[in-house]
Amino acid sequence: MLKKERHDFIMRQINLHNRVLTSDLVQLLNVSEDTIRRDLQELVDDGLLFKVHGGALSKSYHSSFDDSTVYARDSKIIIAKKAISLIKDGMVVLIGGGTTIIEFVKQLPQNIAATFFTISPLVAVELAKYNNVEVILIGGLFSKNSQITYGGHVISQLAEIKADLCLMGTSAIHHEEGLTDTDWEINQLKKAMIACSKKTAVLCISEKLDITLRLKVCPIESISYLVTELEKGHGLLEGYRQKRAEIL
Amino acid sequence: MLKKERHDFIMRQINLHNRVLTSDLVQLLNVSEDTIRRDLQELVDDGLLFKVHGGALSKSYHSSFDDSTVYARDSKIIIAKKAISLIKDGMVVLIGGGTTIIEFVKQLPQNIAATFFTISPLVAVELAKYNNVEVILIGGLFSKNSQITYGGHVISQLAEIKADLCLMGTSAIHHEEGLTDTDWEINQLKKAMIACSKKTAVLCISEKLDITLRLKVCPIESISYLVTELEKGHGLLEGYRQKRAEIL
DNA sequence: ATAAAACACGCATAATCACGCACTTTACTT
DNA sequence: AAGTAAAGTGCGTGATTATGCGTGTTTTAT
Repeated sequence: MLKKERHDFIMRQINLHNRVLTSDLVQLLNVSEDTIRRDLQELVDDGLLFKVHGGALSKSYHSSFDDSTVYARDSKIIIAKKAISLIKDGMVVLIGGGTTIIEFVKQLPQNIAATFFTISPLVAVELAKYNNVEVILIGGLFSKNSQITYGGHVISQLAEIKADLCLMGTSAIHHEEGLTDTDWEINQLKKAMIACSKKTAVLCISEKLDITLRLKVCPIESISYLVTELEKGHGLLEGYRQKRAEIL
Repeated sequence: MLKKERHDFIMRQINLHNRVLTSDLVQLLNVSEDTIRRDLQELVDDGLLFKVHGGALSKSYHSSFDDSTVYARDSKIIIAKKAISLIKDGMVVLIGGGTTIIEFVKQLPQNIAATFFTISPLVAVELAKYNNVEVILIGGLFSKNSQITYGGHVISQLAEIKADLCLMGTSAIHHEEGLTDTDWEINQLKKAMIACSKKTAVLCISEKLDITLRLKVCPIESISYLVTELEKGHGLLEGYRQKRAEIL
């Protein structure tokens, strides 16, 4: 069989099943592994597919998300790195949505081993890239604005969960008023999330500190960890340092 | 034998088999390799075929190969446009995952008004862009491979739904064997999806026609609509036309 | 931590190719 | 009819390409 014919065959398989295994191709085409690897490499060079350990994936299936346009991305990465230390192997983690959280998920070490419950499809997709992670997506009505599931169905499912840790972003946090928000549904949701977790960590960039919005989610005492991009001793954190929450 | 005769012979072989090997032609025509190479080169110069190491391929074969990703996308867009007619305002639609389905969702008219249940986070995110659409994401274990939710929890939730229409892609469809798949969980899932919908539409590119995989999802009789990029009267659809399914 | 699988790299080999040259055939001129 | 230019063909030689194997490394799974 000619090389081009093999390439064609491989691309057909890719378009059909979105992925191919090197070992399968070796059998189907009756050539050595090296030849298949070389074929795959050439197709990669032509930009026709995406190579991974064990085979190759369709290009269209895996090129969907844009990294660059996230606001205050650097700060969020700093926050993410700090927050990683909160996750221990085997933990059951309940995790929210929002850009800060997504950045956190992207920064997780590749070998992380834990169970994640999430209400955010985007977080679920990111988490799925980790082999030792089990992802449970909590279903329900899907919010167009915040890209998370919400509503009674979500809350009743949350009630059945007992998580070791809850990670969430926030619109506002204040050292006296605690966590607040503007949206009634999200408010309810966050309450439920906090209620079903032993500990709660809030990840937020410093510009959301000392802001109060209309609806109260919980007092500052309900928060176990506060993670910002600031140094532990930064002045802005003074008011929070006196509370129970640990500051990272 | 004259040069012209050899050229004709070569072109006949090309049209017959889509390919020729230099070595075969040497034997068949009883001339030296050089002569064959020169012949092939002249045919290439005339734009009649495409030369590769070891022989030559038909021009059409090559063109259907090099832009295969674009080709597949075009097909999927054609499929999407056809399938849109199945959605009526106010319908409750159950929709699966996969690239064909995602392309379908992207093609929906902006003013579409319906309720969508889905097991695919990516589909949910796309659907959320339509103002008059209500999206319910069915939660459960999240599959790393297929980027959909699956497992018992999903299936039990599906059992509570009664949808007007179910839209799904497929890995394989055969006019005798019906819908088949390779993955046990996805198999179960699809069965459940079909069971809870009044009608089922299968969206698939023609390359997936007449393929049978290991696990049976349902007989062809369970499918209400078959949507491919082919014309209604295309020969490949003959076997399906005799079944109950309506072909779009 | 460990073993198995998948991988990358260099090398050897065989097939395929390109090019120059010589020889033959063809076709055209005188 | 003979001469001649042009085209066609085959062969030798060295270059290029394709492939498989061995070895050691990386990745993955347990």
